Amino acid sequence: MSRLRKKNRLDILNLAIPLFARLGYEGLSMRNLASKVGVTPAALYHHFKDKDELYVDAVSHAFEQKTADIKTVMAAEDEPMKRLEVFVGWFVRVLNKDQDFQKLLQRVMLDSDPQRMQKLTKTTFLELFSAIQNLGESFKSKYDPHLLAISIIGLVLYHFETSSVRSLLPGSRAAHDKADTIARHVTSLLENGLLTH
Amino acid sequence: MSRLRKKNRLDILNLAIPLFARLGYEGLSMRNLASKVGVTPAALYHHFKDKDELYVDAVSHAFEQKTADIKTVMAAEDEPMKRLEVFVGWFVRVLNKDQDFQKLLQRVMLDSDPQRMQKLTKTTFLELFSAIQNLGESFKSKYDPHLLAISIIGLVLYHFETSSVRSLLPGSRAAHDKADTIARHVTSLLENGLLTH
DNA sequence: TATAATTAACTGAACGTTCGTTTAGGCAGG
DNA sequence: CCTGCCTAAACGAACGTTCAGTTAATTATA
Repeated sequence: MSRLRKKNRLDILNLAIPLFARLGYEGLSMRNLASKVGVTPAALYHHFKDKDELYVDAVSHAFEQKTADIKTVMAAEDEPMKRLEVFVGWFVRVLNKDQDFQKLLQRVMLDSDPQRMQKLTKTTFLELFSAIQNLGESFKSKYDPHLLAISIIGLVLYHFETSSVRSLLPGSRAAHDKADTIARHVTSLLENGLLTH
Repeated sequence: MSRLRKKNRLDILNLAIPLFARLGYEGLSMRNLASKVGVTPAALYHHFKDKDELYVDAVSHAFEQKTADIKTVMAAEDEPMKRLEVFVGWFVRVLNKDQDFQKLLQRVMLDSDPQRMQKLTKTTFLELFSAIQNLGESFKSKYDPHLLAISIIGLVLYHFETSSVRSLLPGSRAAHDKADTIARHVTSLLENGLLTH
């Protein structure tokens, strides 16, 4: 962050996102963030009411940034399996490129404040989830659409949530961190299941 | 916690587990824990070197407590699909009964300290993971054993990781929180996939 | 066009509180 | 009398936040 230019809300948020992701809400202090931005702690309170507002805005901004394009891309395709491949491919690529975003998502799910959670769910998560649920329904399968949507998301996300532990477990190989490998595995497993006839 | 009996390590750990799960490492202070135990903060330092040791011991103890029986149960069955059903059923039931345990697992994955992570992985996670990986291999499918193990675990776990958000999303029903519903959904999806022939 | 008024962005210092941890000493049971 | 378990009190550091005042840029006025 340049010491010359004045900082605005967005500059602060873009610096706060990876820090909140790595350290968590309690783990990132206003002093630490301020020093990274290059200002005094008091300056943060000129842009945000309090730490809570800064956190919610950071998560919202990160999510909107990442999911801006996928919704229109998914709407374009109409063949169910093709749409699934497009979504899984996009999701895997996003998580693979930006580990901080994945960690932020994981932290939000652990948030102990129900009000914060409700706010973030309604304003930022709902739209994308509905699109995935709609994708699940298009398969006209026997599965409950809600549970199927969660399964699809979890199946992709969990490979990244465990990335730091996985490398210490048996059977781990370098290829498992590649986006293509994970995408192909997830797509194939979702498509065919374990009993490939 | 009785005020009469003397407290030992295990009493403290069993009180610390749900608190660490709900509040996180930074979120739970030694003073808060001490007051719940019914002792002075200094008393905790009689049983544990520092907060870090207390946390690691709490996670280890929680994990060993929960996974004590499943390993032998799984080894008894030999038909792959039956073993999968046994594992999924057990895992779903454990997570459903004890939400704190699930949250603790999730927090461990977010731990920013690599040394803590490594210690916990080798001493507590490795054995159960190997058993699941072995289960995946028994299907003699085309899938990579390591990736398949992660997929199976994630597919179950994610339904619980999202439980507090899920209820705010469309398509949510009360049945989705029942252990049987989730177990049946996951087993069936793993078995057959989306394209049920 | 020069100058005054207004505003946004920020600093330096401090507030009360809570944090992890240490130290010295007390007290009961073997 | 010793050892295990504990208390009371305090340490310095870090926490979120506030407040009075300063600087720099923008806008309005003459």
